[in-house]
Amino acid sequence: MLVPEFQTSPGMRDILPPESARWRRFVEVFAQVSEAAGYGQVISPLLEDLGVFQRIGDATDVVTKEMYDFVDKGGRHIALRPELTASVCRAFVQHRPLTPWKVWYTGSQFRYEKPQRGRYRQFDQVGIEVLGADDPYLDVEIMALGWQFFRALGLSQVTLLLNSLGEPADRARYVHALQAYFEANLSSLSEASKVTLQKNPLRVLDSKRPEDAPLIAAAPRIAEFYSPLAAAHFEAVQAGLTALGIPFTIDPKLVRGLDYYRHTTFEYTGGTLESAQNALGGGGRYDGLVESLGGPSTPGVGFALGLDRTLIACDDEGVFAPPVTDVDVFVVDTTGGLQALQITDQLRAAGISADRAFENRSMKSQMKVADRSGAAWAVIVGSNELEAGEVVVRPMRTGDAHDSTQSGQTTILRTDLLEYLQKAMS
RNA sequence: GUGGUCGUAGCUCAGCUGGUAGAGCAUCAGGUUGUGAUCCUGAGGGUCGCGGGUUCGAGCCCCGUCGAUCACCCCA
Repeated sequence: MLVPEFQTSPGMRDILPPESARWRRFVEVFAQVSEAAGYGQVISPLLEDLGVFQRIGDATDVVTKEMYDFVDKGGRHIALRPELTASVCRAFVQHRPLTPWKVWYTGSQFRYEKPQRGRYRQFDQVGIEVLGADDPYLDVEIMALGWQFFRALGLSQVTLLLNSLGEPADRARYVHALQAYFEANLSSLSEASKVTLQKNPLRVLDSKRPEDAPLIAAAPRIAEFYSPLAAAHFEAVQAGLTALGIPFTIDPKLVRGLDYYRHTTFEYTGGTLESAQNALGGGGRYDGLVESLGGPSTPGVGFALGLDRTLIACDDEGVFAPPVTDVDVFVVDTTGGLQALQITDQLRAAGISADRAFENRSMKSQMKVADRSGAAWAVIVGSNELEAGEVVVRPMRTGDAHDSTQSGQTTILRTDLLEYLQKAMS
C-alpha cells in the first residue's frame, strides 16, 4: 500500500460524505428542537484563556491532564476548549445578557486522551444551557428537550439516569462521609481507587473494577445528606418528569465528571450494548460556575450530547441514516461537454439540482453514472440533438427502470427544457 | 497513562507447519452501428502499516515503532 506522508493526528478524523451530511442533519434537528423552545445559538471561540477552564475544577482529568494548552505569540496562556459549558458561562459574564439566558450550541472540543471508539481527541457535541433561573422545572425542561431530540432522531432505547448532588454544603458533607467510609475500608479498595480517593472521593463511586463493587454498593448514599431545600428540588424534578411521562432511573452513584455540578445531575445512556462509551451525554445544574468566573451569583443548568456516541446509538438501533442527497437531473452530453456545462448551469439557477459527467466519456459510461447519481431524469445531448437544437429527456426511475430501450423518453426542443422539467417535477 | 487484540489491493477478507501474494465487491474498458440492471470478457490497482532482526529465503517467527480497537482510567 502506498503510505501517505500525512495522516490525521491520533484521535482526529475526517468526516466524509455521506456521513458529513448526517452530521449536518443531526445539528439541524437539534437546532429545531432547541429553537422551538426559545433557545438561541451561541457561537464561541475554540480558544479561551486557560483560566476559564481551570475554574471547572482541579479534581478532573479534563482540566489537569487532558487540555491542549499553549502560550501564544502575545504571551497569553490559552487552551483549546475541552468543553463548552465554561465558555458559555464566560460569554455570559462578558456580555451580561438578560436572564434567563437560554442558549444552544454545537462545536468541536479537544481533550488529550487515549482514543477509542466513541472517544476522540477532537469530538463534537451539541448542547443547551440556561443561566439565571433555578426553577426545578427548568431542569425538567432541559431533560425533556434532550428526550425530544432523541425521539426526533428515532432513538427509542435511551435511558435517563438521574441523581441529585444536593447543595454545595450537602455535597461537602457527603464527600466527607464518603471519604471516611472508604478510608475505614481502605484494605478492600483497589489500588487505583485509593488514588482516586485522594483526588475526588465521589469518583470512587464510578469505579468499574469488580473488586470495588461490594464496597461501593454498601457506601453511604447521597440522599441521606440532602438539606430540606435540596430534597424539595429533587422531588420537584422527579414530579415534573413524571408529569411529562418521561421515564427515569435514579442512580445514586451518578456523579458527573466535572465537579461544578450541584443539585440535579443526569445522563442519557444508549440502550444497546453496555460499552464503556455508552454515555450519550449528560448534564446538570451548576449554580456556582458563573460566580467562579467572576460574574454575579447565577444559577445554571444544561447538558451536552456527543455526536459520535449518539450516532453510534443510531446505528445500533438502525435509525437516522445518512440523508439521501440525490440530484434531480443528470445531464449526459457526448458532444464534448459544453452543452452539459450550459444545461446544468441553467437548471441549477432555476433551483433544479443537476449533475453531469466530465472527460467526455462514452454514452454508456455516462448513463451508468447517471444511474448511480440517483437522478430522476436524464437529459441527453448527442450530436443529432445538438444539430437539431433538441434534447432527450429520459425518466430514470419509472417502471422498468433499467430497460435499455428508448421507450418512455421524449425528444423536445432545447428551449423548452426548463419548462418541461419544471412541469414534470411538480 | 496501563494492559490485551489486531494492521494484506479503494472496501470486506483468504493466505496450511516461513519459499518473493489471491478472492469477492468496487473502479475502468469492451460485448458491432448513440442509452442505466443482470450476464459474459478483459484491464488497472498491493514493495503484505513502518523500521530493524533471525533465516539460503518472511505476509507468516522475534524486537521496536505508528495506528486502530477492547478493558481500566477518564468522560461525551
